Formats: sequence, C-alpha cells, structure tokens
Amino acid sequence: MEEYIAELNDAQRAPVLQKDGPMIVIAGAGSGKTRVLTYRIAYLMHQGIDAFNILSLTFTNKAAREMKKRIADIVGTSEAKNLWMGTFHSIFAKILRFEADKLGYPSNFTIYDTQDSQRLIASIIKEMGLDKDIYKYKQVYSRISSYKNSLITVKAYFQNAELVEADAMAKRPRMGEIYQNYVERCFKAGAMDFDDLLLKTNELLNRFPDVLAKYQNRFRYILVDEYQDTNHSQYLIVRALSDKFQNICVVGDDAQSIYAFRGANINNILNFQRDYDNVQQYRLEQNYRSTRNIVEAANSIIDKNKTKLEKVVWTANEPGPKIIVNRLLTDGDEGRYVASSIFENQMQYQLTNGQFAVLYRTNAQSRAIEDALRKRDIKYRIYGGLSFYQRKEIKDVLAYLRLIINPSDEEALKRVINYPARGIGATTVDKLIVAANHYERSIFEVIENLDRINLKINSGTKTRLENFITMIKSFQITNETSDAFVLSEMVAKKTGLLQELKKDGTPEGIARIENIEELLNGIRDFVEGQKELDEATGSLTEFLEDVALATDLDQDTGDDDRVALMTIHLAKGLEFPYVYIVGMEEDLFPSGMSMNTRSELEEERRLFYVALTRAEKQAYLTYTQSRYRWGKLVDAEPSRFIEEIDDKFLDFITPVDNYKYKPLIDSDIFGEVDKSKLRLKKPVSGSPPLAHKPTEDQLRKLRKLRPASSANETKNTISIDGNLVAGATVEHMRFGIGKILKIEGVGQDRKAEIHFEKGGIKKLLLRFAKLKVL
DNA sequence: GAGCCTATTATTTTT
DNA sequence: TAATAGGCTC
Repeated sequence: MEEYIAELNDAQRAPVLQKDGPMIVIAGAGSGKTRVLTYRIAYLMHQGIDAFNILSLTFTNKAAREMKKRIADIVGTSEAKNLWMGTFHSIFAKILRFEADKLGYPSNFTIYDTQDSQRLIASIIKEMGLDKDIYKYKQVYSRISSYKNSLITVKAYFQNAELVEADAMAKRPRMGEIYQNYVERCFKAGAMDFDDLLLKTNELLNRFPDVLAKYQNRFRYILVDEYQDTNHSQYLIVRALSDKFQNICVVGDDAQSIYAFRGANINNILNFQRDYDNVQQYRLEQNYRSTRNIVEAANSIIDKNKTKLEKVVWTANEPGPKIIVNRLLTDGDEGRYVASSIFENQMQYQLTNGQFAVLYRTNAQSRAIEDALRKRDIKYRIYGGLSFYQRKEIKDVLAYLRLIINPSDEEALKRVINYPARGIGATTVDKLIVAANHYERSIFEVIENLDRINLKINSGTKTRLENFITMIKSFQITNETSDAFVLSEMVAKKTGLLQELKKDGTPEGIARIENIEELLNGIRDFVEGQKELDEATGSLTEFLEDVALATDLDQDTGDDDRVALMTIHLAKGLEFPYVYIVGMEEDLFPSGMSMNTRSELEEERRLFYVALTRAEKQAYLTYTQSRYRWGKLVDAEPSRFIEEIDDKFLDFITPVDNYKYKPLIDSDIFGEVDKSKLRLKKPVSGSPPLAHKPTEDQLRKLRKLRPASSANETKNTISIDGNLVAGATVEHMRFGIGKILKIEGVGQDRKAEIHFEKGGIKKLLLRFAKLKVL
C-alpha cells in the first residue's frame, strides 16, 4: 500500500490519508481524481474498514467497474467484491427492490425509460382530451421530471401556488392533473421512472427512520464522484445517508458542471462547506493529462465565466503543439477533413484508432463524420445516440420479457399486445385502458377477467386476447424453470417476432434479426456470468435492470481499436491523445437553445472546457460555413468560443474570418454606408446560402472599414482604426480610462500600448480590447 | 383492424 | 433529412 501512496503528489495524498470526517476535493480536469478516489478506498480498506461499509457513487457504471477493478488490483479481488459502487440510479434501484414492499411496490418493479414515460404521458394527455399542441408530451415530461428532481410530489405541487400559477400562465392549467395521473399510472403498473429511483429513495429514507438507520450504519464511508452534477434529489440522499457518521468525501469540479439542464445543481458543490461541520477542503490543480497549450487555452476559456470557484489548473507538461483551427465549407468537408487528418496522423506517428476521438454537441452531427470515416476505412464506434437497447426490435423483445416479469407493466403490454399483428387493434386496447382505469386494475388483469366485465368486444377478439394472455403465462412458467437465455430465445421464436422480420427480407430487416441475435448472445453471457459469480438471484429481473440503467458507455466495446465518436456530454471523464471538436459554430455550439441566459451560456462554456480538456496531445477545432440542418443547407458562423481563446494557443489553417459572429454592420457608425452592399450574412431571404460567402471584393471593403473587427465589441464600442491613434484617450471596460501610447502590428495582431490611470501600462490586442474612444 | 400514405416535427445534452 | 404519428382507405 505504501508504494501506491508514494505515487501520489502531496495534494493527492492528503485526501487519501484523511480517514474520517467530511471533505471536498476540488479536482481540476486531468488532475488524477479517479486515482485519488481509488486509492482512498483502497486505503480505507487497508486500515481495516470493511468493504461492506463503503459506498461509492459514480457517474457511469463503467467508471464504477473500472474503479473496482483498480481497487481489486490493490487489495485483492475477494476484498473488493463487497464494495458498493455504481451510479446513483443503479445503487438505489437495488435498495428499492429490497425495500419495495414498504412503499407499496412489488420488488420486481419495472424501470420505465424515457420513451416509456413519454408514451404514457402522451396517452394520458389524449385520454384527458387535451390539445396535444398545447400539452406537448415531451415538455410535460421534462416538467414532471424537474418536479421530481426537486422533490415536488403531486401533493406538494398542488400546495405550491407559485408552481400552479406558473403552469396556468403557460396555458397549461391541467399540468397538475397530468402529473397526478402519470404518477398513479406508474404506480399501478408497478413501474418507476428514472427520477422515481431517486425520489422514492428519499421517500424511503424519510418515512422509515429504521430503514434510514440501517443504511446509515451500513454506509459508514461515502464517496461521491462528479459531485458537481448531482441534483437536489441526489444531494438529499447523500446528506441523509452521511448524516450519522459524516464520513463523506465528495469530488468534483465546478468548471465541469454540464448537467444543469437536467437538474444538476452547481450549488451542491459551492455550498458543501455550509452543509457539514469542519469540512476539509482539498484542491487538485496539477494537470497530468494535457499539454501546456491545451491547459492554458482551456483556462482562458473558463476565465470568461463569472460563476466559479477560484482555482488554478497548471501543468508541468511540455507546451506541445498549438490547437489547430480549421474552417471548412460544409459539414461533408468537415467530416472529410477530420478523416484525412486522422489518417495522416496515424501514418506519421504510427497511431491506433483508439487514440482519436471526435466530439460534437449534438448526436445529429455524427452522420457526416461517419460517412467520411467509412470511406477511408477507418473503424469507429459511435457512443450514445440511438443505443443498442433503444432500437425498436430490441425494445420489443425486452417488452415481452418485462411483461413476463411484471404483467402490470402497461407500456410493455401496449407495445407488444399487437406486435407482431395478432388482430388486437387500437380500439380494443383503448377499451381495455378505460376499463383498467375504471376498475383500478392493470390491463393484464382486465383481460384475465374479460368474462366478468361487460366490454363491447366481439368474441373473435376476445379469443385473441385470451390467447395472448395464455402465451405470456406459459412464458412465466418457463421462467420459473429455465434461465433467462432459454426463455428469451423462446420469446423471440414463439411470439413470431423473428418471423415477422424474416418475412420483410429487406437489409434493415436482416440487420434487425442480427440485433436480436446479439441481444440473445448478450443475455447468454449475462446468465453465464451470473452462474460463475453464483449470484443466481432473480436473473431475468437483474438483466432487465442492467439494461434499463445501462449507459451506452457501459457496453464493453471489447472488440478492436476504433475512433470514438460521441457527444461532449458523454466524453466527460474520458481522455484521448487526439481530440477533434467539430461544429464550432454559433447556434450549434453554443447551442441556439442555450444562449438565452447568462447561466445557460456559461454552461455551454463549461461544456467547451470539458471538450478541450479531454485532449492529451493535440486538439482540433473545426467549423463550417454552411451545414445541413434539418435537411436544409444553412449558413453558419464561427463560434464565439474560438475567439475566446487567446490566439497564441491557436494555429489557424485557413485564414481567420474577417467576419465574426456578431452582426457586422449594426454599429451606428456605419449609418451612412450602404448596408446592403456590406451585409454578408442573412441578406435577402430566399437566395442560396452559399452565395453569402463574401467575395474578395466585399472582404476588402470590410477590411478597409473595419480592420479590427472584434467579437467582443458591443454596440457602443468603437474601434475604428482612424480614431485609435497614439495620444487618444480611451476607456476600457475593466481598466478604466487611459491614453494610447502607441499602436503597432497589422490585422489580427494589431495592438495598442495604453497607459491607464489606474493599472499602468498594458498592451492590448485590439481585436479583443473593448475600447471606447473618448 | 391492417396497411399505406401523408404531414409534421425535430436537434441540446442523459441516468 | 429521417422518423414517427395520425389519417385515410380497403
């Protein structure tokens, strides 16, 4: 153990060695926080703490698995086996299964994924006869989700006049009723959605002091990774569990908080000191991952944010090459550039695919990159997006399995009751739902008791319904005697799913069959794995839970060496020698949806920070002049984030654009200029977008008028060269009033040496300096 | 009730 | 563009 401790630097060692008490570790990007966490756990065990008493919450299951493996290497596999390590959702799903009866749930409750939840909400909205254009199910879903994450139950909602009012103002006065119906339907279906896993855990710990005491005593040492991304619900769970022993260690980086949109509360990290007594604070500021150029460029970005903890990330690594910035004509060109650049790097430095990652803001961007990589025969793997388990054919099989385990599972039933088609149409299902709601029973039970209920269903349909029920029941019997693999194979065959796909015969159909086969293989592996571990509990239930909570990242790539394609969100916590950040364009990154408020924009900026700090050796930023979005070619302008990085860290392959993202000609000083001649962007609508590319002539004119066009210019800022001469008095936003001593350089490099009344002499790049001539 | 066709909508990120 | 939901016809 001592050897391991010796590997750490002083800053890392301190939190590892502090055994008890609350502590927070502010860990800059690439500063070795995972190492601190693993060694801390290993060291706790080394000091005699039972693995059984340690709870470690991570952001992905993959992170948990890897950490567990590293700990096992240090303390031994059998010791590490008892560690509780996993995501909030998976750990508390386990606990909830164990304690389910206390909350009135069956222990085999289903976990609804986003799609299940949204479908249920959509059908509730329909049943209530509401206008689906006003009550958009996705919006309603996210609204309900945020209530849940703030621990606002239905009851609390109705008691909160402010919320009720807000929804009424938004023309959705029946929001509360939908919420109520949704919660009831989930409960009746024996289902919890993602947010319930946290909400119900809170309920469990609050309502049952003995249960709380039990888990408090059990989890004497708690560690939370990525603490900046915990939401209120998670925060309360951690608080409750750690309240007795206060041995709580949270690790995070406020600069990498990127999940506010789903309720993560950055204040959890900012206010940690306030929540516990005698909090020890540690900072990990030395970056071991990236070159100095990358670290410093990233710092210069995050500096633009106002809300942040003060910390200085630095590195002893070599400076490394500059960040390469390239402008391409279209997204297709962007893809080709990335592919050929990867290829060249591979040839030149003998690198493997696995050393490259392409990161983007939205999943939709992956297509162009994929196409280009495929043409070059570069193997890649897409993470996220439509993951394996979200594919229709897979969800169909899983829905049957879910229904076998939990016949009340309404969404699963609706999904498969008539797929493959067996003559049970929408009308019948609607009748069943009405009856189920009326009798407060599940749809399954309604069908079981069709004879006792007077529903207007003809005898043929009745028989078909009964056959369906009989089939599911026969599967249930098989489930008692056979393992999950045997059962799933039987389901695929007997339900006619495979046949349905076979008869379609298209390449897509064949691919779907292969997917189902892959799923069956996965189930077999899972079953065999369980037999080895001899944890043969409710194996199918556990498999379904694994699937429901699986991140795409969690799937073992196992296979070969591939370029990674993923969203920046997914890339958090990962690192790659070479990183391409594509789509560096206004409206895309920062996203057009997140530019309304300062805090949204700051989150986008943190996202960029995360993206850049994934790179170890070399980062690339690319943007296009026009890109296909929702099927149309639209103009694009370079992201403000590119300009926020100091030029000295950048290497522009193409000449820097003379026009930036800000409206060009809006400044009052151009009042007399014929704007139509100058306007490069968004001119008369209807003309082909590519025509907007400035001609050389236009560019020349612009340069003449505004050689130092600046992204940071505000409307009342003037930086026309003519006015900025030595001797002029200027005002700077930060430094105040000063006198220009001299002007030097040309174009991008034009700088002014200014003597400020307060602050002395500074050299400022005119492109960035916000100067007002007085 | 099935199947085809059309229209609409979506692209912010995910456990 | 692509995927899906809803409407229309048989």
